[in-house]
Amino acid sequence: MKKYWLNVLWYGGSLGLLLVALQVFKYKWVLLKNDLEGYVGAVALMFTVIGIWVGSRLLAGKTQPVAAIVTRHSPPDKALLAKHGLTPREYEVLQLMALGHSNQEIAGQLYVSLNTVKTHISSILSKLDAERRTQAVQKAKVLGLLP
Amino acid sequence: MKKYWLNVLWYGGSLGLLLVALQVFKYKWVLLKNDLEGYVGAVALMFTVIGIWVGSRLLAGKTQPVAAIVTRHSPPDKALLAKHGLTPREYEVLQLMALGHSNQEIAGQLYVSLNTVKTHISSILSKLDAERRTQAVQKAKVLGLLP
DNA sequence: CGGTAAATCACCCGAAAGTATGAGTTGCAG
DNA sequence: CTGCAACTCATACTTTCGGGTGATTTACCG
Repeated sequence: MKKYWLNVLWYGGSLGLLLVALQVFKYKWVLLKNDLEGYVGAVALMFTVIGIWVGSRLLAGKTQPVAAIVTRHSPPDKALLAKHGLTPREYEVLQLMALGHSNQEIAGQLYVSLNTVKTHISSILSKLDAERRTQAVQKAKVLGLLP
Repeated sequence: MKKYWLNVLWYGGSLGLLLVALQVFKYKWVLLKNDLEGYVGAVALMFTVIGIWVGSRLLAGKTQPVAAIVTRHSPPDKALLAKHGLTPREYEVLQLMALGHSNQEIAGQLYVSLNTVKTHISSILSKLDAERRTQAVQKAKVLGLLP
């Protein structure tokens, strides 16, 4: 779980930097007007937004939004995936692909780069013996990998 | 959309209560020590946590609609097609598209040129309000146009 | 401690897909 | 006959996909 702590450090560091920025912000603007309430409100609002962002990122891997739902129709059990050598991540991409999302959109939803999505899709196409994403989706449905 | 506003009210109310708590917190403890930095830091930390919580809530709610229940049973009757303005020829192209064929393959199977297929697909995408063929196929299945 | 698989990202390049526009042909209803 | 909708095709252009290759970082297994 090294990566996890790395993330924590990263977020912590970012928050630290933001606190520094807040100090500057405070002395340059707020204290001059002696508006403590406004200042605190701004801080609260800002960090709520930051928190939402951080939260979405931290929970992104754990909640598996799409996976959880499609699961009801077709359980992505490891045995089924293993039959065709699909990794969990590749399966996630496959699901988003089946919903008609572009590579760019998939990258955004999974918080990875466009190139990473392309790599995943390449191996999906290879493993499902398909040449196009539409064909991969069709084959996956026939195989029972997708509802 | 009643539930949505109920959520907003709930979150808003909670935040309001927290702000009140902050006031008490401030006067009873922080300002006595004249520790503005600590106070702001506490606010930032607290609202980051709140943000994470709110973010997870919002995310949890958003993931639901993604559940696109695929409706099977799809008779390609003319009435159904007419609803979305699809012509018979466009429906043929849509079916082949759903099977994962490329534009070139579709052109070959329908004995028309590649450009004609592109034209048909363009209007299909337009009529189904999709931007990609995979999305068009997905929407068509949800609408019951495809099995 | 190595070896391995998974996941991530980058760069290049050609092919496929999609957009926009125009236009010719048919068949049919008014 | 005229207008319209469907079908066809083309040209030019932009964007997206997909293949190929290589690299790094983790996590896990023996």
